[in-house]
Amino acid sequence: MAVRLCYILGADEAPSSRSKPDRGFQVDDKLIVRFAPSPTGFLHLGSARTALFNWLAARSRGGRFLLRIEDTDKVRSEERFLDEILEDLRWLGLDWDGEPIRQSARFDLYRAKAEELVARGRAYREGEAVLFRVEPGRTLAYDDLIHGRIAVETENIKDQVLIKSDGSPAYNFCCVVDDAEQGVTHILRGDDHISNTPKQILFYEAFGFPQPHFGHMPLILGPDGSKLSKRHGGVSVTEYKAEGFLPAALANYLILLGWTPPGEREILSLQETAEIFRIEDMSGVQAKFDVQKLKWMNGEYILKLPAAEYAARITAQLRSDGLDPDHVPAERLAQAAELYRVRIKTLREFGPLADFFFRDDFAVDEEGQAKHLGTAEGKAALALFADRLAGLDEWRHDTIEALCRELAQEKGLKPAALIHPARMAVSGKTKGAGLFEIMELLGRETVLRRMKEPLT
RNA sequence: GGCGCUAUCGUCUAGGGGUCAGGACGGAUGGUUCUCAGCCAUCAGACCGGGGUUCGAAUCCCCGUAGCGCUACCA
Repeated sequence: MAVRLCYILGADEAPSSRSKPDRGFQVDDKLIVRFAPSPTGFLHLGSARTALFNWLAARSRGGRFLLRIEDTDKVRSEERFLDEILEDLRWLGLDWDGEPIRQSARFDLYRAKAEELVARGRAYREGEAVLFRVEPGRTLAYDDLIHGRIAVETENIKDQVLIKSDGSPAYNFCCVVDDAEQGVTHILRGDDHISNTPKQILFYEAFGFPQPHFGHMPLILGPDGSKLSKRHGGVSVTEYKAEGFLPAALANYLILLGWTPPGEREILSLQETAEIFRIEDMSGVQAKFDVQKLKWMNGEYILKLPAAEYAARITAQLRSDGLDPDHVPAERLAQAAELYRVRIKTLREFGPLADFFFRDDFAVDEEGQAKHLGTAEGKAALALFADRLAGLDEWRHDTIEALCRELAQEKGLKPAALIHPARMAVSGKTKGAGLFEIMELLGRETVLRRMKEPLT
């Protein structure tokens, strides 16, 4: 296994063990990291993770987190993608320092820098393009923050395009020019950039720019071990947002893919994580994306939400799913949502489970319908229960429950014999929240109406 | 093909010469209960393979194998 290098902490700090991770007091305002998205698509989960780790690196050390828009590809870059990416970053809870710079506005600079290298004989023209000359016979080595020492022979590196024939700069080149100008000290990015690093080091050398530290984090894989892609399900932050995942849960899960907190706790806020995060504790191993665990974690975050925020999020989700919750009194909707809090893993799951709270044409479980209301016993029990309910004085879950149990005892039935047909009639479901709470919320009128319907 | 990264339960991982190889998700079983979920209890489940080094290897070294990445005038 590669040796982990700890010198990035600064010369005066010895590599400490993770048993004493209290570095909250340390401030290293020299540390500058960046996230450099390309607005050619939505924010991918892998990119989101990269952004998260860069943010953590900065916020854990009092450094700066910059944004750079890599929109050199004019054909594929779109403004709507950029807006979406920035919105998703904010949604995840990330903030950045200063205004993002845009590479599309800096082509003159890149061309000038390339000319500089041509003038010094380090690069040459080939048509309209400018290429950097790579001399063979050297070993280019650097100490990766995550993988340890990585070395490549220059024999294996071709001359590098600096400026393309159409006048636009090549990725590796403007990346170096910008990182140097922005003063980036630590470059944390995906493993797919490992082989770009030696090429970029060549440019740092050619310009005499101080070389930043590099750290390459493994890519996120799909459940089958191949690169995470569409066929595995959602790959963009937007999709998980729409599914009803909470930003804090998604961020927490993504961070756990490649970094483990000391101790037993896995549920950590971004702020808590920033206090104990260290770059060199990141794993160098590719991780598979496991929706199961994400869902579990999302459930945990749903449980912790303050009541008002939970209700607001559920309502917003219903609205965006076209379930039209606004004709139901907010208070009642909030109470219904509470009944399902412990039963849902994503916000989106609430709608289908609880549709009977806000519409009469709710989905009906056919199998359950046949089982509980398709028999003479079921109907008889339902009629009995409905009849008795009509005369109940106070319509509360505890009075309804008392009535139900008394009635069952009186008739020599199990309470379940009354409960199941009733649940079916009232909600169309065989599972869900407790029947008595459901009835209280629905109100006597609705409950009785729905209970009588199967009897006609 | 060349170059590079990686390898502990199904999944995320802890550990890093002597551990009953620990935790979490998921799974299974039992309990609670009107169902489901939850909660409680319990269980199953791993050091990629082969050689070394060593009294002793999951741990160090070498060789394989596998997965992934790069090998663009994409980023």
